[in-house]
This record gives sequence, C-alpha cells and structure tokens, in this order.
Amino acid sequence: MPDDASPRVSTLEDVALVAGVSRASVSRVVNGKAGVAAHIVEAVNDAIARTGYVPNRAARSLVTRRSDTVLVVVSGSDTSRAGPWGPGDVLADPFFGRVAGGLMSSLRPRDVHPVLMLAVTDDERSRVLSYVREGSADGVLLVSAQAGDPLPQMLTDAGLPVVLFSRPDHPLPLSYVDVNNRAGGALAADRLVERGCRSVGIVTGPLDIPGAEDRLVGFREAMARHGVAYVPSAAGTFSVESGVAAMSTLLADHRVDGVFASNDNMAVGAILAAQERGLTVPDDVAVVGFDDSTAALMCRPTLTTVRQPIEEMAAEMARLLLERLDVPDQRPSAAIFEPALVERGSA
Amino acid sequence: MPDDASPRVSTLEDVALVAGVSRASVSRVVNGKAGVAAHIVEAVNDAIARTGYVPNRAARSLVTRRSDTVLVVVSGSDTSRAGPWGPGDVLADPFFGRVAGGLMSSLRPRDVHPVLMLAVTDDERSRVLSYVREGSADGVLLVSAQAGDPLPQMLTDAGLPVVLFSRPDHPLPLSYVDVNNRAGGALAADRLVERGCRSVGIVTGPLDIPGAEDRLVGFREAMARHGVAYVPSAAGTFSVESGVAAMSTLLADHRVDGVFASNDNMAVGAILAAQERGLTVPDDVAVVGFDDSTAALMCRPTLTTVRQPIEEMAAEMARLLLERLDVPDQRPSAAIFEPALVERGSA
DNA sequence: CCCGCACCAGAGAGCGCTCTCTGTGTGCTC
DNA sequence: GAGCACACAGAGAGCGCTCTCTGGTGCGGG
Repeated sequence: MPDDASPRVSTLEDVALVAGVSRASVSRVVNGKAGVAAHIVEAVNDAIARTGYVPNRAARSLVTRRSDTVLVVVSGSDTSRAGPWGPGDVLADPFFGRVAGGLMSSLRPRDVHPVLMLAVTDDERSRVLSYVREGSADGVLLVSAQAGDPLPQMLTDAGLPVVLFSRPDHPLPLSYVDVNNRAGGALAADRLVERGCRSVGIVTGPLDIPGAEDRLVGFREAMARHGVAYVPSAAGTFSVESGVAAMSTLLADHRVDGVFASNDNMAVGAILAAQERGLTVPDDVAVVGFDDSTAALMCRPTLTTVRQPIEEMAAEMARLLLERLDVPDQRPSAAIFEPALVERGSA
Repeated sequence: MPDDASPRVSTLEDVALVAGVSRASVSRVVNGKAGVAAHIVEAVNDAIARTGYVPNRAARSLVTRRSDTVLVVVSGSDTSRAGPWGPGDVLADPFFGRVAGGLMSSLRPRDVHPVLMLAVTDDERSRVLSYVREGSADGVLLVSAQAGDPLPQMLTDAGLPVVLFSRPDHPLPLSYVDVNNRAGGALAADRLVERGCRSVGIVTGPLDIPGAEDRLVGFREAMARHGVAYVPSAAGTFSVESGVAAMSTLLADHRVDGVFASNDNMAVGAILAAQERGLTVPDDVAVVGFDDSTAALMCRPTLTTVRQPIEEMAAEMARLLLERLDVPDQRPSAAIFEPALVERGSA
C-alpha cells in the first residue's frame, strides 16, 4: 500500500476529534440519521471534507451484518452457450453482458455491488454458499445456463436469499424472472403462418432446459391451433454452428419453408445454412429467432425475432432480491415478461 | 435473514469452545499457519466440521486491511462500443464477457473476487475511488472504452493499485496489458497484399482511442513498405452498422478490392455492405477483421481476422494487479501480446 | 418556583477476527 | 541434575464502526 501521502487513512475517531464531537455523532451524520442539531451536522460535514474521511466498509459490515453486496453467479457448463473460446465461455455470450447491465441499473441506485462468480464445478458451487455464509454477500442472483443445476436447491436448502433468471427446472420455493416462453413460441408460429409458410420446422435448444422446452411447446400448440399437427424439430445448443447443423437436417429431411430457431445465434446459423443451399431468405424459407440480440443485426436479411427484454428482466430480478433482503419473510414470487415480435427481414 | 435453523452463525469462539482450545489456535489452523501440534489441528478441524464454521470476512478484513476483492471497472460512454440496447450497452459486447472470463481465471485460484462497476459519469468515477479507499477492494482493473477517460489519472494520483486493459491515451505510471496493435495492422496489410489486392482501404475505429490509431498506423506503415503510399480510410465506431456505412463510402469513393476493418463487428458490416452492392467476398473485395470474436463465425464467408488473445491478456492483467498487491513498491510494467492472423474465408 | 419531560450528545460495549506478547512445558547441553 | 533454549498454546488488545443506554440541558406546566 502506498503510504506516501497518508500514513493512515482517517477514521471516525479522527473526524470526531476535528469536529469536536463524539464518534457517535459523526456516525449519525454519516448515516443521515434524524435528530442531530444543525450546527453539529455542519461541523461534522466540514471535518469530513477536511480529513477526506471515507467510512470503512468492513467495520460497518461487521456490526450491521450487511455487506451491501450481492453475488451474481453464472452457473453453467462451459460449453452450453458459446463457442470454443476457452474457459469462461459462458460469459462470451452477449446475453450475459446484457443481464449484467440490467442488474446494475437496479443495484446502483441502492449502492449495492455485484460480485461475479462462476459455478460450474462442485467446488465452486460450495464456494458460493460459503461466500454468503461468511457474510460477504447478502444474497444471490443466479443465472443458470445449465440443466439440472443443483445450486438453486442448495441455496434454498441453506435458506439463503436467491433470485433466478429463468424458471428452475423443478419447482422450488424461490423467486425468479422469466419471459413467457410459450407465448414467444406462439408469436413465432403466428408469424410464420401469417407469411404463408406451409411446412414449418423448429430448431430447439437443449430440451432439458425449461425455457427451450417451453418455446417448443408454445410453438407446437400454436401450430396445432393453425391446423398443423406435426412440426419437425432438430435440437441445437444455442450456438451458431449448432444452428447451421440443425437447419441443414431440417432442410434435407423436411424441405421446410419456415423455421423458428429458439435463439438468435441459431437463427443466424439457420439463415447461413439456407443460403449455403442456394435458398433465399425469407422467400424460399423464412426464419424467426428468439432474443433480439446483437446477432440479429449481423446477418442479412436482418433477423425477425421474438424479443425478450433481458435488461428489464435482470433489473426486476435484482429488485426482487433487494426487496427480499428488506423484508425477509416474503413469499417467493415470479415475474413473467411478455415477449414481442420484432419484424425485420428474415420472416 | 432466515434465522430458522441457525439462531446465530458460529464464530471462532464457538469453534474454540468445542475444540477445547483458544481462539488463537483456531485462527492459526484456519489460516494454515505452521507450528501447530497435530492433535490440535485435528481437534480444530473436527470442531469446524461439527459447527459448520465459516470465517467472517468483514471481521478478518477489518484487521488484515485486505478485502481479497478487486474492482473491475468498465469505463466508457454508453454508446461507444455496442448498439442501441439501452444503458449498460458496453457490457453487451462479447468483448467484455471474454475479458471477465480471463480475469476470473487468474483471480479464482487466489480466491480474490471481482466486483463489477460501471463508470461513465463523474459521480460514478468518484465512487470507484471511494470504494477502494473504504477498503472494499484492494485494487482496480480498468477496462476503458473511452477516449480521454480521466479515471486512470485519478487512480494513479490517488496512489491506488490499478492495471489497465489497453495503453492509456497519455503516458501514466501504471501497468497495462495490450496487444501489439501496430503489428496487428501490419498482419492485415500483409495478408491483403499477399492476396493480390491492388486498392486497399481501412475502416478505422474512433481515432482518439490509442488502439484504433495504432492499428491504422501499423496498417499504413506496412502498406508503405509494400510500396503503397496512400490508403483511404473511413472511421467507424466499432459497431456493425458503422462498419456498413464506412465500407459503403470506401466502396463508392475508392472502389477498393481489399479492406481492413479495425474490429470484427465492423468487418461483418463491411462484408454486408459489399454483398449489398453485389460484390463477392473475397473475390471482388477481401476483408480482414480484428479481434477474432464470436462475430467472426456469424457471417459468410467467415472472417479472416487478426486474433488478439483477450482471455490471456485479461488473465495477465489480473496477475499484474495481484503481483502489485503482493509487492507494493513495484515499477509499473506493460505486457504486450503478439497478435496472430486467423485465416478463414473473407481474405 | 420546582418538577417532569422531551430532546439530543456522549460514553462504552462489542461485532469476529488477527497478531503480538507472554507463559509454560519439553528436550537438549554441559 | 541444573540451566537454557526452543516450540507452541493462550491471553488480550484492538481493527473501525454502530447502537443502546445514560446523562445533561432547556423548556413548559403545575
């Protein structure tokens, strides 16, 4: 530590001394407590300015038993969402950054700070528990990209405040935010039918992920409503390459003229695969994506896609946790967001 | 807090009581200090297991004056890197996630945790300073996407340990990691020339960003070496759309047959713009990108691009900070990584 | 005029931990 | 067998803060 200028950083005590009041009064002023005489407030603020006082968070946290910190856990196997960019892959998906941005918009006004943690191994999972047990964080915001993730269960068992992004894969007494995936699938189906597609297919995500399953179900239900009983499907892994592969089999086996891909990455892959076969999008085959991510504007034609308001969802997720921390004995609640179709060129 | 199961979380004292030793001994065992008799170690570990003891980080931090936490600051104006996805845009670029992943790979083994902070306003910048002043973080890892960012200066002035991603725009006594941008520009030039391009252009990033400037300089120098004195340029903002726009003017004004775009997003835009004009990539016009990001595989042809090892760079950045924290009186150092050309379809 | 009450500043304990310092027991040397 | 050094456990202070509790002051009412 560079102790050149300041041999020791100033404490409450120092401020009290300079202001000629007691530590308690300084504390009251610093924390904006009511019932302090104006002249004392002034003297203290003056002393604070003069000493450059900054309250020590560890000391405060020790007595208040609050860290004003939440743990943001990204829990997924390394290969589930993104490409071969090494460990920490999950983070390379812009999805993650958007979630982070949304979280921060709720956290910042409350002066709560997010600390990032990856949890793919068992060891890492137990570290998550320890971290909040040791009082380093007040709660957990969990973004799980993994099917059968034991972490939600572990956290509720431990009685720790947690909010999930996406519905957990089996019912648990905890809060989460999600998009109405069924409705999203229906939106895509309606669009494809409206365009006059006669033979539609779907590129799904990994079906052990509830959201991916729901999008499929919603899509199929809507197609059934339109009188189409059978919808061929091919599963992908949410990556561009998997979209290319899935689309290729769909095209080869079923000569589809309309496809719903369960996320934008795979939709981009689907467009690429179609074009490679000499097909024109959207005339020969229409493609609808899901997410409205940055990828939607990276392809031609640009992607018609089902938008999920990730930033807002993440913001709400943080808000739910904060609320839970303020009022501990709350029942868990779910916030479900309605998706919207964004019409661009591909369908 | 759900005090159902545990009325109070167990402390060192409790463990000491159970183990029948002193607090000091427990502390020694917990921290793996040498010189503790085997039977005591055993008794303590046993007691820890039985009580479910987890050390309180605030208390520890209060006395050690170490938080085992570093601040990861993303400092940039909201609009500099990514698209119109609202506030927190900077994070939507996969670039950020890759950096985060790289950082964590160095931080995790040392059990240091990253807390995330955005700094675009003055208020937020001063919060960064406060945060480490109040002992909440031991140092700062700064990813600045902004030209003329005052934060590096502020941090060095305050004498706080900081490491930058990318060379600061004016010389400062601090450590940073960067890629050899000049060499990267040269790699792109060599490739274009090698392909037989006779009229090359460059889509630059914002030229007040040192890295963008360096890529331009490196590219021009190499072209000069190949006997080409003049290289037309058009500036973009690192976004896909800006790449489309810049490429369009280059194509219209200079009929280029080879282009170097200063990042992959803009390179994708360049390909799109070329194809919109009925040109074939790479035959009519070759395109080289920079980064080797996820976008490189989202277009057809796939992107030939100058790879910068973002994860490794970020990992090194964290390592530099950790080192600086261990040995405070170190001179700042720079770690420059060599870029490499990744050959794919576009050039 | 004196008592009581409201209001607000100060004193002091203590949050859970680390770390220095002291004390004790052991094994060694002479 | 006495003295000494060494190894290791325990006692205790104190990190910077919050918060309860106490006590002093000034006012109004009886």
